[in-house]
Amino acid sequence: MARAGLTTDRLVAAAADLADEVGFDHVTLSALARRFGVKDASLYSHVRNLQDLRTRLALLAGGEMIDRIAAAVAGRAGKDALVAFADAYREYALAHPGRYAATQIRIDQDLVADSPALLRTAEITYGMLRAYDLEEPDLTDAVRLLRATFHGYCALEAAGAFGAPRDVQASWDRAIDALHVALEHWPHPVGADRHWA
Amino acid sequence: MARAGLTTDRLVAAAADLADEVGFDHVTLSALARRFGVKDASLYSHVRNLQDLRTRLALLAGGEMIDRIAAAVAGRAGKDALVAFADAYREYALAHPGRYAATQIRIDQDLVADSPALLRTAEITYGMLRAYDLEEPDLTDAVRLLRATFHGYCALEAAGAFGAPRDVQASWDRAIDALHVALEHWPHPVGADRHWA
DNA sequence: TTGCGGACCTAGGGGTATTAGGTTACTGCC
DNA sequence: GGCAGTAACCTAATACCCCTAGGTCCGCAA
Repeated sequence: MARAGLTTDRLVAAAADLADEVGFDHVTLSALARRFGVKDASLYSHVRNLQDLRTRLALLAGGEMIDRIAAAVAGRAGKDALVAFADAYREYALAHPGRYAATQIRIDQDLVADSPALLRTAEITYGMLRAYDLEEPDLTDAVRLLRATFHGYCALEAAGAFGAPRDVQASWDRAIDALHVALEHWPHPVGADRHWA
Repeated sequence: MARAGLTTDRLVAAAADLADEVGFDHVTLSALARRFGVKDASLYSHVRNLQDLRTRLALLAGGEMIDRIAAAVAGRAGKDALVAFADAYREYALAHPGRYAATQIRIDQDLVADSPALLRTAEITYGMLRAYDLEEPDLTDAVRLLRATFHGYCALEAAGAFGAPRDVQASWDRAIDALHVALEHWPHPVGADRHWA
């Protein structure tokens, strides 16, 4: 009987494609097995269980995404870098909705520590902000704001939540402009121990 | 045999509680039936199917949420209103994670049109922005930015994505400050037909 | 050539969604 | 108070899905 030639990597890659086609939470071991012409139970030799598959898919997608972002940001600084980062982020999220959804799942902290992708993401994000000359904790606050906005925007757009006729790409460009403004005029906390001459 | 006294409303309310307890996508007809001491099939007299239940839950949660936000924003304007809106939004999302998740599902457009909650949300959101003196399409762009940031922030926070030791509440306050700044210095599109003296 | 690891299978148990077709409790009307 | 109709709830059955236990047999290496 001809073997399907399953490996963990092929399984995860196929799961990623499946996710983009039918949505992350319709990625099922049965569907994956069907795709390989194999019984469900056969997958358990290569993947511990469904959660394991999802975790691997998340790590794959996270790595792919940060690679694209890194390439886009390379050699840029300031607003250029911000725009490149944001556009690469959104492009990936829209082109690969299933993979992108995978990156949003909660992952076991032990596995996260092993993954270099997360570290790279932090590096690149903080690097992109260097030009704005922020210091901690403002830096962390700014990173959180950017992550939240990027993610929220892509999630809402992918969910079809932007119904108004206004072009979404144009809105997005303006949102990034606005974030750039916010970063340049980063507010000082009210009641902070800053004294003006 | 004593009847459980099911109604659509009681079912949806119980589903909402269940969602907050176990997460929106663990809300199952079986679990709901168990909670009422009833067989799964019995629920189909009150709810068309799982999707119908989810949709009703989403509309319930959306209504609850905008009520809280409206109460918080009432009588405020400018930055005060922005902060009240944002805080009420986040408070609801964190206090009712399952209900909040329900508000993010894609809903049949026909049902959306029937729901007054969505209309009210738009009203209140645009009202809150009145003080910033924006005109279309800037207004729509600003609304999208705010929605995206609020949602992204709450989604990431609820998912435990903010690992840094920095206090999340403080970060949130600064993010709202930053959005206020962005709204006050709303950027004009590059290459726009504005001429400076 | 033979032995062994691993790729894949059969069988089966448990959970969930959904439909079809009962039965029985309640409600209103005479 | 009896009765009919409505609707609340049930049993039974199908179809997926996740996962475990325990084979079988292919292909590579000694």
